[in-house]
Formats: sequence, structure tokens, C-alpha cells
Amino acid sequence: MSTGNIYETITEIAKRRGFFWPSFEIYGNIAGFTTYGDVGVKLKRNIEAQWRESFVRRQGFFEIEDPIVNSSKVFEASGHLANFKEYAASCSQCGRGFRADHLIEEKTGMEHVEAQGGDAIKRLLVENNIKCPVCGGALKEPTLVLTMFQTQIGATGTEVGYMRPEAAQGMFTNFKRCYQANRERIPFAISQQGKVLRNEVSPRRGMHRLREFTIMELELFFDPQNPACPWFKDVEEEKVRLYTEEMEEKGAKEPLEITIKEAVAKGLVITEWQGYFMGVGKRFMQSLGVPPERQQFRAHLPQERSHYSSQTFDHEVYTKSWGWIEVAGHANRTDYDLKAHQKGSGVDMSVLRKDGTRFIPHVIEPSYGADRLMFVAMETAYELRETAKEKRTIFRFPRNLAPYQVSVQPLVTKDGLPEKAMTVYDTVLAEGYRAVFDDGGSIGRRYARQDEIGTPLAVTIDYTTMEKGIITIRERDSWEQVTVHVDELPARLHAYFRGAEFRSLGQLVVRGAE
RNA sequence: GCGACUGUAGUCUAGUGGUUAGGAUUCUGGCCUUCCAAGCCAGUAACCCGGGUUCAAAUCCCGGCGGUCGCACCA
Repeated sequence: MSTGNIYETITEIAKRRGFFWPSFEIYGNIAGFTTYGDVGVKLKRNIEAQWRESFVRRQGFFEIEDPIVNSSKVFEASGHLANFKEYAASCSQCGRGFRADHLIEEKTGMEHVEAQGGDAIKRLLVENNIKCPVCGGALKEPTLVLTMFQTQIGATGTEVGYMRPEAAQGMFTNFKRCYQANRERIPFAISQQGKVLRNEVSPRRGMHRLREFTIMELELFFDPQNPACPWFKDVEEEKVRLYTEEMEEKGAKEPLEITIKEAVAKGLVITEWQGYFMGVGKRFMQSLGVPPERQQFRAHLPQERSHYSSQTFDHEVYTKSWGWIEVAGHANRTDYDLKAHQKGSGVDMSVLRKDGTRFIPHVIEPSYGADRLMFVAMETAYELRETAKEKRTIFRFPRNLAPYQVSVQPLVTKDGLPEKAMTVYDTVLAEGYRAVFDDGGSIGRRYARQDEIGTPLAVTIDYTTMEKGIITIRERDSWEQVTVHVDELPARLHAYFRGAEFRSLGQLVVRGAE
């Protein structure tokens, strides 16, 4: 067991138990790529399912699945090809690399130099006689750093494609078909979960910044003249911890605690829809185990915002490993993207109002990163429990988030107990639960193993099972046990995973008093 | 991308020019075992990659790749 910090401890367990590990290990790793193991895949899928439950299913929103490799035309139109560039200048003398636009800004006091484009940056570097800030050497001509992965489509390689850096463009380029499938009603939303790729300059901290990761995005299309959200009441009383743009500028240390309702009423959050999704996002995060006091929303200052956004709040979560980290962006993308694709493709993206006028829908986008959330879920659930004899790792995942829900095991591996346990295991599987059978080592060892992958319940078959059909259910969090007849097991599992108290499942076992 | 530190079984580590590369733990098999990593026996399993120095490199040097931290970056 590592004596290091919680991040090291979790990554160690992750490798050992099969949550995740660095990709391409046998050939030497490449930073920014992660492979999920069995329990990791299951945990991640459960997070994705929970997101879908929170953001899509209840509202009846749409889902799509769009290619990862996109036509270059998509990103020409969206502005990514122009905005995903970074100009880096390196020193001919000491070899150090710098952001060319930042050097210009330092020297001249200009702002947003990057937006002026590469030619301007090259010219400004020369005009202002900018040298290496470390050794004073001459700077080489700036080189373009594109943070989108480029590829060739087809054998001839004449068609250039790009790996999508966000899933959102699929919702915009397919907007018209989805709108029609929704019988031309608005507001409505299109969502997508999928892999996206960003060729990060410097991936760090494992899951925190990956080059290939899973994004969970939703684009809500609405009429700016009718910006009401019909579900707003569901979340309006939710309190959120908020840093407004003004607070950010002043460097406020403590967030505003405010209900969604007030935040929208006071204009701190511009639209009801954005407020709604922030409230949904807060609840979603709670469903992953993150309490409200470890969540906050932080406004982007204008110069921080993406090229498409008029207002953005990062949804941040406090982690022991890294402090506050961004797990989502809640952006007001206005009509930027649909307009851009209308211009790029020549296809009319406007929709018809009842009064006969036409408009291009505005868009609110909540965008969550699944991989970061998986780490957050693990860190939040992590407990090191000290007993008289040892230190035990427990992942106290919310019941339905756990990779496996039930483990089944014989108390001892003789006298027909393993065979009986196998029939119980089959029953649990037939009921649809994610279950694991374990007959290795002692009973204590098996409980410890299940604690370490966060399995909420363990079902043990002992001699009373053979005699009377009574089994023991043991709970991960409390280490308490109840007994129940094996015929009752499916109903009790059902109750537990719908939220029933553990002790209500059966007769509480008191060891040592027997 | 820059700097500092760093890379030994699945995991954690000892070893710092010549070792059968040691230990702990996990894991597998066996014995045992009527509820929390018990015990006993056996077994599998490692020097990040590529050059160089040397009679000899896990050990020293250079480069690459990875990791941690700091700076920068995070559209």
C-alpha cells in the first residue's frame, strides 16, 4: 500500500483492481491516453447512464451518434480551424518555447493578439523586435500548433479530416433532421455521448487532462423570444455556489450561495435554460456522490470564453487530489454555431414561428467530461477504514453506480457450499444484477476484495443455507449483516437498489453474542 | 514545451559497477477454515526503451518515453 497521497493511492488501486491504467503500457506509455479495465468500464458506463437519466430521459430529449472523424468543412465553418491554433515561438539560442502571442502582449500591452491570426503574429514579433525572454536570443519563426488531430480520409489522401474536439458540432450539423424528427417543435435538445480528441500540448494528472476522452454534451435549442424552460420549477429552489463574472474580476474568495431562481431573476445567469441545466447538473453530481458543498459554478471572464460563447459557467468539484477542478462547462452558445453552419453550407438553419417570422435558434450547452467524473466518483467514494488489525480500502459508491452490485460466495469451499453458492449466483444474474462469484481465499479476504471494488452487497452461503435456505447479506458501508431466506433474495435486492434501508432487508446478525 | 526529481514482479519496495536481483503484499494451487485480507506449504512473476563507457551496467553517461512537482498552456 502506498504511503503517498490519495491520488497515488487511487491510481495504484485502479491499476491493481482494474479500474484504469495508462494505455500502450507494453510499448511505453504515451501521455494523455487511458485504458479502462473491467470495473472501470462498468463504473464509467454507470456514470454515463446516470447522466442520460438526469439530462435526457426525463425530458424526452434526443440522442445522436455522429462520427469522430469529421469533414474539414465542419471545423472551417464552426471556427475551430481558426481558433484551435496556437502560435509557439522557440528560441534559436536556448531552445525554450513560448506562446508567441503572449510575448507580444507582454511587450506591447496589446490584448487578444491570438485572435489576429498567424500572419499578424509573425509580423508583430518582427516589428516589436521581440527576443527570448530568458536568454535574449533571437526567436525562430513561430510555428503553428494545431490542437485538433488531423487525418486523411480515403486512400488518395486528398480529403483532409479532423478528429472532433467536441461532440457538439454533430448536434448542429444534424440539427435540421432532428428538428424534423421532433415534428418541428422547439424548444428541444439533442445530446451525444462519445469520444473526442484534443492534441493537448502537455497532458497531466492522469484522468484530469486526456488527449482522448468521453464527453457528454447536450445542445438545447430555443427561441430567444420565448426563453422559458418548462421544467424550471423542478430545480429553481436548488441552491448553488456561484462566482459571477464580476466576482471573478474582483478576485472574490467566497462564492455567492443563491437559488437557481434568484440567479436567473437577478440576471446573473442569463437564461432559464442555463439555470435549469445548472440545477440538473448539481443534482447529477450529487447522484455520483459529490455533496453540494464540494460543488461550485464559476463564470468565465470574456477573454477566457470560447469563440462561440456569450456566457459560460464552469461546474467545478473539489477534489483532495487537485483542489477545485472543472468537470463541466455550461455555455450559452447563442446562435453562433447554427449561423456558422448556415453560412458554411448554404443550408437554411432557421425555423418558423407561429406568427410566420423565422429565426435561428439559440443554444444552451451543458458539457460534462465522463473521465474526470469517474475519478471524482472514485475519490469521493474512497475511504480508508482502520480496524484493529489493518487498514482497509472501501469505495462507497452510490448503490447503482458501483461496478458490481452483488457478490456471491460460499462461506467455506467444501460440503457442497460452492455448488449451492453457484445456484444463488445464477439467480442473482437472472434477476439482471451485475454480480461476481468469489470462492478464493478466506471469507474475510473476499469481503475485503469486494470493498476494494466497491460492491455494495455480499451474499454468503453457509451451512444454514444448506439446512434451512437462509443466506447472509453483508453490506459494504456498515459491515452489518442480515439473514434472509434465499427465495426472498430477489425481492430484497430489488428493494435495496431502489433505496431501502439495509437493516430492513432481513434479520440483523449479531456476531459474538451467539 | 521548460526546469527539478524520478522509473526494479500485479502492487509497494531493497539493492548503486561483478548479487542465484532480496523482502512485503497480491494472485494461483493445496491443507485448514461456520463470517471480515487468520495460519501453514508450494508456485507464477521484475531491473522502461535505445545508444555509449567498461573485461563487466539494474547500477555510471547521453537520448527517448513515462510519472510527480513547479512554470507555461488548457481553444
